[in-house]
Amino acid sequence: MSKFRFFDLNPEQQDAASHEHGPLLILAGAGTGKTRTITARIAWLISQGVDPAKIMAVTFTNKAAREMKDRIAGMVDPDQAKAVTASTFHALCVRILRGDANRLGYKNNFSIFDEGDQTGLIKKVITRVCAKDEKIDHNLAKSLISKAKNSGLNASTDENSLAGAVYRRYQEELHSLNAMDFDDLLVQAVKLMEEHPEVRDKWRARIEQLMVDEFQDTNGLQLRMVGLLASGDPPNVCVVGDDDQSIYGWRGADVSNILEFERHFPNPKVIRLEQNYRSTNAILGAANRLIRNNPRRRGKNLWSPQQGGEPVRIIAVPDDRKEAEFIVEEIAAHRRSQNLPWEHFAIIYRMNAQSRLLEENLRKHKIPYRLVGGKSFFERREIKDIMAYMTALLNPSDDQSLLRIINTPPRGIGATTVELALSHSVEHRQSLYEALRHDLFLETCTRKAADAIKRFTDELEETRIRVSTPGAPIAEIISTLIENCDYMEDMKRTCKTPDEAMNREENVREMIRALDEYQKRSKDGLQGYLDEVSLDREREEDKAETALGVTLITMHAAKGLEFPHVHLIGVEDGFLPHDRSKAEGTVDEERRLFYVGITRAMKSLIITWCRARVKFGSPMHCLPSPFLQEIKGEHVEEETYEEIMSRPMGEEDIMAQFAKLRAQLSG
DNA sequence: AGGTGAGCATTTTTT
DNA sequence: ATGCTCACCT
Repeated sequence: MSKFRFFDLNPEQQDAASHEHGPLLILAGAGTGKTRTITARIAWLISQGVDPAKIMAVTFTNKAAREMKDRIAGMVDPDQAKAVTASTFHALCVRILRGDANRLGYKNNFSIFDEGDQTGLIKKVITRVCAKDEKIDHNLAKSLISKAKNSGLNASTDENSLAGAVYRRYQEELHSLNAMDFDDLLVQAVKLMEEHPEVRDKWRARIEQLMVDEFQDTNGLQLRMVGLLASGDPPNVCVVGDDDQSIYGWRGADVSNILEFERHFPNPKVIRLEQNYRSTNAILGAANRLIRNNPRRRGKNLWSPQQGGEPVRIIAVPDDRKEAEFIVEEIAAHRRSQNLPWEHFAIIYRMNAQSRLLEENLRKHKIPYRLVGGKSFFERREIKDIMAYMTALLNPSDDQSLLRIINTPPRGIGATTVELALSHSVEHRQSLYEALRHDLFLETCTRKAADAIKRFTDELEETRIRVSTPGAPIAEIISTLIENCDYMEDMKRTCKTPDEAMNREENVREMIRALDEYQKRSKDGLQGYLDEVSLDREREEDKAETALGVTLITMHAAKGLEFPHVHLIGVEDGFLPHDRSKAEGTVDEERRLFYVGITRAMKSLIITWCRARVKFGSPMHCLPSPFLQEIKGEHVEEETYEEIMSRPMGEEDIMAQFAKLRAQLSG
């Protein structure tokens, strides 16, 4: 290891990067160069002769996986970098399951149900299982099911309860559709490896060094998976995380995985990364003072050699409208006086709903902004349609996909016919598709309906054969399928504006184009492409890195990001420790959430709270978050809106006033 | 089918 | 205030 370049790592980072065998726990505080360290470790392992193809890095997001691969590519030989696997938990599970799901009674061509598909199926199950007067809320059922799955295979299904009945029925339905939801991918992959050690061993043999990023966000199943995949004795597993940034408990993440790492992987080497390369000491001081109020933590103190910096400001403002106005003007003045790009500013809040007032004010001032998150990008009808066509081709048992496309576009197979087919399929214990191909069924239909069905299924059959021919031009074939049924025309017909039609059409074309490119770079065909699309819903805001401006983002979504100048808004009691989390007893997690927010800031941090705000339509009195008491100390200033407004104006403020006037005149 | 209105709850969302 | 769901209507 003498000759290895350590890429400017500090001593602790070097220690972590050059650990060779056995469990390693890297406690990496915010901004301490975590990614740099693990990628350097990968480079180091390769330099020590570890086969890059036997290094596996598991992340939570595709973005993180891509970033890691990119960073590695900058450190080692390109071929070696390409051989390293960086994958999300879910994508890895799909790879495992595509090989051997048949051992669990699924077919290897199972469909992946996204949240929308899942909700649809749960709703259907509820109408079947529940009496009219005691319907269980489908959102509740969904979260119950998810919790049950994530907490482990043996979780009781509540034999007698209604929720238990819904769960069991839902699972049966999924199975008969040959489909898995996101949680199932984990459940089934773990089950597969636990019940079939030879499958586990096959994967273990391919993994000599296993790394897990954001370990504080793992749930029980993911922990088990790590245990199954790690090879060596003691296992060569390196996990990286920060217990203080565990903010996904409500989604099933279990902090005890990282807190009690030693229990799962005895005698690990534990390394703390505490030197922070991101923030001023003013900001770190506030963060440290806050987080030390949490019980049950490994304990860590972020420090930085750079001195104080701008004080952290806590500002009380009269109400949420004034808050939004104030912040936007503050940003405008700040960026004007120091000639900064808008991208240096972020406004971070607890709830998406809080973005609205900010957006209004930013628009009024003609300030560019990008809103991260929200739900608007998710469900694009046309994309789901095309995916349903592809899914139905690959997995004919998937009634849901088939139902989606059977009369989209309208092809003369109406609701009545579908109902008939469905009951026929239930009676004969077939899939819907089998029923449609069944002469016995076709005879019960009208001549017209039977013809329509025949045309439809024949086309699917033919396409399936063409697609499964090795080397076939898949994108072209799918494109033809869609052309032939006039999908586009029908889709455009149902659009309200020509603009919308254009947009959707472009989405479909993009989808086909992406399929074509996928085929060029991969041998996994249509199935592989569908998996990728299902598990990697590229969010537009990530893709469009060119459209920049002030960032509006929730604290959750901000984890892992950094901004020179940060505003944390709406830091009020009942809002930041959210009332709901107080009731649920998860205030610690709220404190960590605030900690995440604070540690996003590099140079300046301004925290505001409102004395009143409009809640549920009516104005309510508010108190400051109790967390604000905790961060007070050196380099933290408290002010009020009134004090700031009554201060004599400096030149900058005058300029800002002009800017405001100008904006008002033109807006 | 697809649109309209009453009724209702109202955090966060990597896959 | 607002957005979403479900039931009912055209």
